[in-house]
Amino acid sequence: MPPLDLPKSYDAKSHEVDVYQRWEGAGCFKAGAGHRDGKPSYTIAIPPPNVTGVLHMGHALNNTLQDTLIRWRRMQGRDVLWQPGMDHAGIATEAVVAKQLEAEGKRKEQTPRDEFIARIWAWKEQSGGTIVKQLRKLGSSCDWSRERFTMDPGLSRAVRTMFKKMVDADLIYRGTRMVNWSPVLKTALSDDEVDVKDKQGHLWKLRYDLADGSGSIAVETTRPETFFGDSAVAVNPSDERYRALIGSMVKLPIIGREIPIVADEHADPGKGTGAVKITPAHDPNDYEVGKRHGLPLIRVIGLDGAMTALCAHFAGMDRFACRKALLKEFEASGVLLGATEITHAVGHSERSGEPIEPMVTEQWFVRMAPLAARAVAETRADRLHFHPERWTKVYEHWLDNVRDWCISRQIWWGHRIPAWHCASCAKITVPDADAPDPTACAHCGAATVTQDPDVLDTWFSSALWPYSTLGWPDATPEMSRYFPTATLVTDRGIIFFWVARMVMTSLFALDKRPFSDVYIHGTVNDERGDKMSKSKGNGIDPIIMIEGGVQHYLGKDYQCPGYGADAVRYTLLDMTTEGQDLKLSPSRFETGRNFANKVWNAGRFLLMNLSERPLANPPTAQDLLARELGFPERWLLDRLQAATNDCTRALDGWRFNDYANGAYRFFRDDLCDWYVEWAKRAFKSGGDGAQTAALVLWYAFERTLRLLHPGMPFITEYLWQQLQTTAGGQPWTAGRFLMLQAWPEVEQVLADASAGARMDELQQLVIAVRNTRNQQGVADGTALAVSIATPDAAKARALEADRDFLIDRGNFSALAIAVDAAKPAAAVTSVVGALKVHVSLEGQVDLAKLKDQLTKRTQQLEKSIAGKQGRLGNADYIARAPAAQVEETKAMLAKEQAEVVTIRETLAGLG
RNA sequence: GCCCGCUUAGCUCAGUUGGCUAGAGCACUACCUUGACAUGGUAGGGGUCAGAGGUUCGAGUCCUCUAGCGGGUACCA
Repeated sequence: MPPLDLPKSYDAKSHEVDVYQRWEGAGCFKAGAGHRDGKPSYTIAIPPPNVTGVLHMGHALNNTLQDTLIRWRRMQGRDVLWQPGMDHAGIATEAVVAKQLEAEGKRKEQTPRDEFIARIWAWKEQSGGTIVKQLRKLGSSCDWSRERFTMDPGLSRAVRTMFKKMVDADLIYRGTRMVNWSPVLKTALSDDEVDVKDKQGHLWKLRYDLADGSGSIAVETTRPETFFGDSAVAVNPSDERYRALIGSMVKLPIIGREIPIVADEHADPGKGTGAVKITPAHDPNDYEVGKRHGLPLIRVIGLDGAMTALCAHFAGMDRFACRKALLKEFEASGVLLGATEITHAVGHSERSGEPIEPMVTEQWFVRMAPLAARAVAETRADRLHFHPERWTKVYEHWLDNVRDWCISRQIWWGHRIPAWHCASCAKITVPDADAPDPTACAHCGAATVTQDPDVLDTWFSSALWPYSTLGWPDATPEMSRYFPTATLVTDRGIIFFWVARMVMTSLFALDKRPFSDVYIHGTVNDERGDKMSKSKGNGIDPIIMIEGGVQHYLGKDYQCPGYGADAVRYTLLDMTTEGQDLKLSPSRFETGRNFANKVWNAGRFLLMNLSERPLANPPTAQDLLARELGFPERWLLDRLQAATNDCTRALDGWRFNDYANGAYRFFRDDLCDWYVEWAKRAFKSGGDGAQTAALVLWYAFERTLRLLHPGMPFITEYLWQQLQTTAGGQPWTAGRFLMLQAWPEVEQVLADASAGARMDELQQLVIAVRNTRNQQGVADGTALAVSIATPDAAKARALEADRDFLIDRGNFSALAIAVDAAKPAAAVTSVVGALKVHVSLEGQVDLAKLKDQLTKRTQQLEKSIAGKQGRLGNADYIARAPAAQVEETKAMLAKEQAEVVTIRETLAGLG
């Protein structure tokens, strides 16, 4: 054995950085790298991570899937672009810098807007975008030269263009509406940024006295503090209890303001007391009631969540503190008639966590109905596909029910709304996207215009991502080459936020869908099934899994040795089944690490052996066929074709686990366990057989590396480069990379349909003898004499052809094959189909174990035989089942019956 | 309330259009440090496919209902 500088175990850390740099340095990630003539383009626009973000396991999964698709398509010769970039994450990023200011004892409100924005840019340049570096560690083959940021000048221009286009199409309007207000963030939010949670609360029953002193009416509310803003009490017009009261006035407690009792269908006689207080300024339903009855909007809670001056001595108090204090007072004064505990749904700000305050404010909106109609039409017309398909319904349901989208945010970091308000005529000027900022009103000409202070929702710019990154609104070469994109890979959480909005804007502005397929993967959970999150301490850091370190997980410290990116990727692929959620634990990544090590060692074996007998050139299918291939070689090459087909079909069908498994099973079960072991014999004997084995092994292993590459790019690239030294080449030759080699196609000339069944029988014979050896307590290394009794001479002759294979793989000291092969004196007989396998043993034979096994097998077979006999005895089965099916059952039955007969004979012989 | 998903070996999960004796990994048992690999090998043990009905020649797979778990969505009277 020549010295070899490959260590016994694969150490990912010593290769991954180097391999990545070589790829990037050689331009392998660039759009169009490896493109072969005539092949169409394949584009994925990355879901842009937040500039504030760090890589978590969900990103690792998301990007592993994208990279697997991208590398696979690139190897297929497609003109591939994986477009990377980040979004500016308006609220999150602003919060980061606001916190920094606080640490310095300053407040955002006291900082000039320009200065604040400058600070955010400085922060972004210095510490933003960590995640992009981390994506490289994962192996992501994005075209980094095309990295984009939503606040780039080009993308900002796209935003401005879209805004103007939508204003002109009457799809964007400004209006005073009830919106979701976050008192903590002090901005409006869209409906999608509200997290509705079930909360324990109380239904407080309040007594409102009639103004004329003739009695009172009871109302129930979960939010007594809003009573200051009540403008009416509503009752259902059909409600007999209150019919007489409609039109009379009640006098609010404490403040004494008088409000009418109105009739409105909104009041449900079955709910509460049937009479409901109406606070149009602080409740969406009440807002609608208020509009119907012309009730005044009385704002009693301010933008900061504190009670306004209209709230008597509660003015200035926080809304929740006010509730507490108010109830005390109500109780004392007899206004509070009772309380029931209830569970009710309360909207919370997704980002800051506090309960949303419905607030009537002036905001910008996108009119969704016309956009949504077109977006729905795409799936209905089968032009846009979700995988798994069930997400189509979720997408369509949202679009069918969507309300107008509030796009203005009262923050500073983002795209400032390109609209100017005129102080003279109060009209709004929205300039053309490429025009300079207006200095005069487009309506009255006055020079009294000021830009709207608000910025756009971050998702407004994200909605343009698939084309703004390619240069839209300009007709760039990239637009014509890579748009529409092909696939979007994301999770279910942003189907509404992002996927639907991209479809809407793209159809509106470009009359094209932005992508044809949307793959929705599962959510990454911890091993208990809970979603991973920082606050729960159950997150697993992909970078720690790749590079090693201490992982704090579920209250324990897990010492991770560093499994490498390939291991992390492979494990995630292996677990990705049809969009089901993943349950992960740190040790789960051993799956991938172990497999990577196995690949490494197979490569090591090949390199050791082939360095002794190098090939002149990488062998082709024709080179292999030119030689006299033995049966195991033909079988292996046939299996390779099947594996190639399986892997391709799996990726084609978005079945990532089938891809990972298909490659794994061929590699381990067929290539390593059977062929490599067989080839060792050939290598030992040398000569022509060794040369054939070398060719076959080189070919099969090299194809396997190609198949594995999209999932495990680093180790496969490294081994592939090393492999070149054994076929007349050098590693890292300019421009030669595995990642740009062709994805294997099925080579029909190497397929051999008969090989499978033949090998199957041989393997069973070998396993039967190994089993006997194990069962009888004979060491694996002990060669045993075997004789096989066949039912007829033809079978005996057929088996003779595989004598060498059987002897070698079964470790036989001798092999006799004959129709009447007799059982030697001290021997154990097992049964393979209609074959009896006599294994000679020295000394005691454990008959009990043998009998147990044979009896168990008989029972198994009898059950199966009875089932088949029942089926074949059924006239309906014969008449209705497909003929081929019936034939197969008959053949199977005959086989099983033959085996039972043979086992019975054997058992009888044991006495 | 409505919608969706899940329930298969001790654990985590596969099981394409209904059709061989229901599979894999981990864990477990026994044996093996043999010249690619103990991050390994060999051979095993382990499942009335959540429950009940139905369709069918045939159901883990299709339909209905029930139970449990998870997700989404609606509702702050």
